[in-house]
Amino acid sequence: MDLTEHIAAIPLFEGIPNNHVEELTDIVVDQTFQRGQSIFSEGDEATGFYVVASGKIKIYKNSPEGKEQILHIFGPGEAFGEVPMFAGSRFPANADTLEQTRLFFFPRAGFISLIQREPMLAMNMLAALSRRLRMLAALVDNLSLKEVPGRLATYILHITEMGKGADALELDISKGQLASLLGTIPETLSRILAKMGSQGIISVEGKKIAILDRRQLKDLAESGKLPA
Amino acid sequence: MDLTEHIAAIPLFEGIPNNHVEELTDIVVDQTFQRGQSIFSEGDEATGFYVVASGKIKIYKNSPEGKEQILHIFGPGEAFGEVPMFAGSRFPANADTLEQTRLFFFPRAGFISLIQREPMLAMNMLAALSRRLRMLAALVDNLSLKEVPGRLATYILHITEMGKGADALELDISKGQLASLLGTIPETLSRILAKMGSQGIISVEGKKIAILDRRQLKDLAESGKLPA
DNA sequence: CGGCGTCATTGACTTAAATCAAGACTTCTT
DNA sequence: AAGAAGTCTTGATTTAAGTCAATGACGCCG
Repeated sequence: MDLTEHIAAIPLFEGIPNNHVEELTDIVVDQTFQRGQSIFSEGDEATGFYVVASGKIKIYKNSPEGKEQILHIFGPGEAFGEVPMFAGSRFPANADTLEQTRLFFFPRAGFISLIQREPMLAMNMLAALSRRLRMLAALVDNLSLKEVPGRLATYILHITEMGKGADALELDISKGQLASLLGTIPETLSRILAKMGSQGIISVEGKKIAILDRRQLKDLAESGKLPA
Repeated sequence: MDLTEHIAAIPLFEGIPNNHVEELTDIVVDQTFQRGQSIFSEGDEATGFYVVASGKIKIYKNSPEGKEQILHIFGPGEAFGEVPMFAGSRFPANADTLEQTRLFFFPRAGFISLIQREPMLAMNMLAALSRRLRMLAALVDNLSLKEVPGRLATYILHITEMGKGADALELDISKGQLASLLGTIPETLSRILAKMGSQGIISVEGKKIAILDRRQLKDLAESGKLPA
């Protein structure tokens, strides 16, 4: 696939006329990163934003003591780092690759100029930011109002509901990263996976999780509590 | 002040030419609510979005057990409820008034039509959503990576830094609401205010809080921990 | 194929904060 | 001004989850 095609296929640019897609192609910078590299850090001055071409990146915050909270994990076709294009000028969080990752970088000036001439692009960007707000609101809800078992149940249901309601899933991130996404630590996650296993709600084998009792899982996700 | 003037003065509509402001005036619905009323609930179908003309509203989530987490409090000039205009169609959280409140409601169709013809409006909306994302990211950071004293310190500093670095502030919400904003409960907040008082960091008298030791407060906000 | 490094699990312990319960203080209302 | 309703504080107790520490499993590279 050539570059223009690849860019035209990005959801954020859906419905954009060809001449404008070509403008994007003219300004894009194509970059590849190894696993575990930093793309940007909280507080860095932003000069543009990114779209994942392939691979996976995490957006996260760190506490001084070293605990990490992942805000979001982005995969192919998803944009990140747009916030400082529209408000403030610095990134509000860190971004690291989780595996070898190819990124499209769009410099600010060219992009802002285009978004003002192309209403469809503005609408797509508004939709993207709105979805992001929904996700963050859900994360706050999980962190503040649910206990870890409830967060895990919510996560499992969310993943499997995307995948056509299947009863099995394979984690595409490490359990340590999952812990960080759920706002906890690996030890706690490990214990809870074990407990939910012994209660017959799920079965866990390495990165494979199978749902044995969807009803209980739903109860957990809603109530936020693991019954004794 | 007449309605058109009032609407033209809303930050979201800054820089919009007069004829377009008049379009907004034509579609706006002016509503007044008593204290404690619900504006919308999570899951409701959205038919438009709101701007606070006067008063104050809270956006919040509820757990089944009745605990509440406030995501945001909006005052005069601020917009809310825009997310379902651009992604999904239902509100992701609840909105209630905190006092008698006058709202401008903008129906979806008319607004979407205008935003596509007025790039300045699109840019302003992108900026508003981006700021919102920043706030929510900060909230996640607080909830997940800081203990309650650290969140409180962050809040106090944030409030006073807006107000020209003054060393005293008067809470404009109840302590119960503040607890909900900080992701805790009134009992815990009360204890922590008392402790910070006895440690000489702040002094508390009803709704008035004075900062006695800004350095310690900053340490707390950064470390997230209250030293024994 | 054997050893090294990352990642995951399990156990004993500590701790921040929630819960339950009672009382005190404010503030509106009539 | 008295009463009622809502709000705040304080105390005793419980609990979820974090910390510290050690061991176990796995995948990778030479």
